[in-house]
Amino acid sequence: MSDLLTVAKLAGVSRATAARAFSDPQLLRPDTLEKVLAASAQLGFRPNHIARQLRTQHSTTFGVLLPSLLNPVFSLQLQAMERRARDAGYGLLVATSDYQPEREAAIVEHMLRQRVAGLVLTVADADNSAVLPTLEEAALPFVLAHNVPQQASWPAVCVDNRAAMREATQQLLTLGHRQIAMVAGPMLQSDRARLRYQGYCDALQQAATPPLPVIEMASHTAACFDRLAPLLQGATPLTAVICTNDLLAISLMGDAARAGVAVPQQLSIMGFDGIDIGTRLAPSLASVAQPAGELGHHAIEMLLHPVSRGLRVLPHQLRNGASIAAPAFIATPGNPHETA
Amino acid sequence: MSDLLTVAKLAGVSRATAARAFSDPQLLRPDTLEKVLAASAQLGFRPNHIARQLRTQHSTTFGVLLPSLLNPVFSLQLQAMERRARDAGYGLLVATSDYQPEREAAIVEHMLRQRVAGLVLTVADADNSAVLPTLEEAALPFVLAHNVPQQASWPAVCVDNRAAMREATQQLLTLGHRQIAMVAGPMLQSDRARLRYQGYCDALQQAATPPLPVIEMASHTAACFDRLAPLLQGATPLTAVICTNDLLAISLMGDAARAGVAVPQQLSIMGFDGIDIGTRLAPSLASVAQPAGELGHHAIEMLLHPVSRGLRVLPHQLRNGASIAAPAFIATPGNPHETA
DNA sequence: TTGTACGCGTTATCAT
DNA sequence: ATGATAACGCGTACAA
Repeated sequence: MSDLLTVAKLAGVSRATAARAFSDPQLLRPDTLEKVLAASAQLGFRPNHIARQLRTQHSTTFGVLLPSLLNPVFSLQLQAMERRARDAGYGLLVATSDYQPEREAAIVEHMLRQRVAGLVLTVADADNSAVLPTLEEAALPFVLAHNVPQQASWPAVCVDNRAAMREATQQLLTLGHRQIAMVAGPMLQSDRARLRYQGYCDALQQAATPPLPVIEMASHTAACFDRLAPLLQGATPLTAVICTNDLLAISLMGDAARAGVAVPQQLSIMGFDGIDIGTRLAPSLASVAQPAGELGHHAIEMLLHPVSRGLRVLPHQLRNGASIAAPAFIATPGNPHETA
Repeated sequence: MSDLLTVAKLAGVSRATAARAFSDPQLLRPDTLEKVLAASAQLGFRPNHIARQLRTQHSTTFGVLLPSLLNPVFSLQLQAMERRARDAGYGLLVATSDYQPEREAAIVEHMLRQRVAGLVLTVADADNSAVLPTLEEAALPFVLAHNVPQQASWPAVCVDNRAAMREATQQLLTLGHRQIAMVAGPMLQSDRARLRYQGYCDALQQAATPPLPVIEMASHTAACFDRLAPLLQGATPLTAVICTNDLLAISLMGDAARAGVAVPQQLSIMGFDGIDIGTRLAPSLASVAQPAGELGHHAIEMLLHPVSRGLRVLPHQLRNGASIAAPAFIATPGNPHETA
């Protein structure tokens, strides 16, 4: 690919003049500008952003480190980030870590060597992550997404996971449920998982109901109903579960139907994230909606405007759905919802 | 951030030696290598990939241009591409076009200026795309994903959309359906939409059944049941629909249930893509599964190994599901599947 | 094995 | 308004 010097020669000007045609066109006389543009068009010249970045010491690429793209929450967020970044003239270098710290470290190292202008990242555990101090040492501007740093005060954009899960659990309690379990994917050591379980416990303790241990699934994207089935039997059967993401909840709804367990009559199922598809199902999925697009938008915004960095907590929203109802077989005074 | 010269000084070697410690370590004596590494660690030095790229004229970043990330087919493909690329030491610059040619052009221009080493892209219509000749002129290696160029012979990896849709339609015909409609998102002018409709027509004509016009929805991610409801009435009601992607199908399943239309008894619904979540639903979604991960893997592979470029057609797979069954109210000789 | 010196394509400074 | 030139950080022929 041709360079500025070649363009300059063809246009009969100096390289500096040719350069100005792209970096500061209004500095040139209209006719010389046109000469340069004609020459560059003829040669198929395109400014080399790599050379520009080396010279100006300023990149127009942001890095993005996400755990996965299989959860629509992340892909929606990514799409929003890409739009916002592109509108500001930035591109996005994207990588996924699958929550593995080694991968997180390798990716961050790659981003640093690429000299990205900033990094939006979601790590397993913000308070025990090796990469955040690394980023700070390297003076690379970054914004945590979803993570909620408790100890350190890293810039972050998130929802109040604890309150969100508390409210969701309260909603189930209000419906009359007392045997409510929380279903989670792997990575219980993640900061969000901890906060959500705390929120779950908050609500139950407030209702003087003992919390149950987390039911941990092997996958983030699909639950295993066999883990749940035994708990639906016995003297105190589970009447409601709340999942830490919607994919788990949706797969449970399907499995329950296949197992002959009626949702919501026999088992109420609630999700977390509020992905779009949940609203399309029958029964529709009750969930805690996170503003994933907004979250992405804000993350990029915080990189673009350094002054705006800090902790930004976005509002979540309880989304009702037909996947939850009052428990059957249990007469709630004034609310007789028994089905059998 | 410090540079090689600083490292060299601290290590007591020349800048070239320091450089070799990173570009070609085995050229150095073990003790000098160690000296350099110690110095660079002390300074927090990281090789500048931008400078390296300018010098070597070789990038380790691939560009990726996708229509959207809201369809799991694309996000799964992207995740697979990222893994494969990273294993080879490459990063991914990701952008989405929403099928808009202007956005496609702007993104390609951006990628060219960034001097990416190659580009994986999905365009609206490969045979009428302005960007592909641009890429060829610029001599940027690229691979089309999903697109099926008919006229030109661009490198591409895809499934046989026409055959896939023909087989899916045939399956519905075999079940006894005669009133089968195809439901599509916007962008009917896309190459894949055309091919899939052709496949649909192929199957119907082979069965001496007149094809119906495409039912076009306003969104790629959710169908509008109101467009369908009228066609379920009358003398020749629709008994089956096949959607051009699973999200449309899933939303139709939910809407049908809410409208009191039994799936599959009154209406069989089939999808296309084979996204994972379809298998979790009740009823499970019958679909034509595309190997999205494999497709992404191959696309990167084709960029990494120029000799392997060309047209690569991946196998699709008919996935059965509980969302389709023999039509009710219609006696198929030897197959009396009536429910009423 | 290590050092010297040039150039990758651009922008910024200074001069004209 | 335009031109000459240095510098961004690095890889690599070539020399030692």
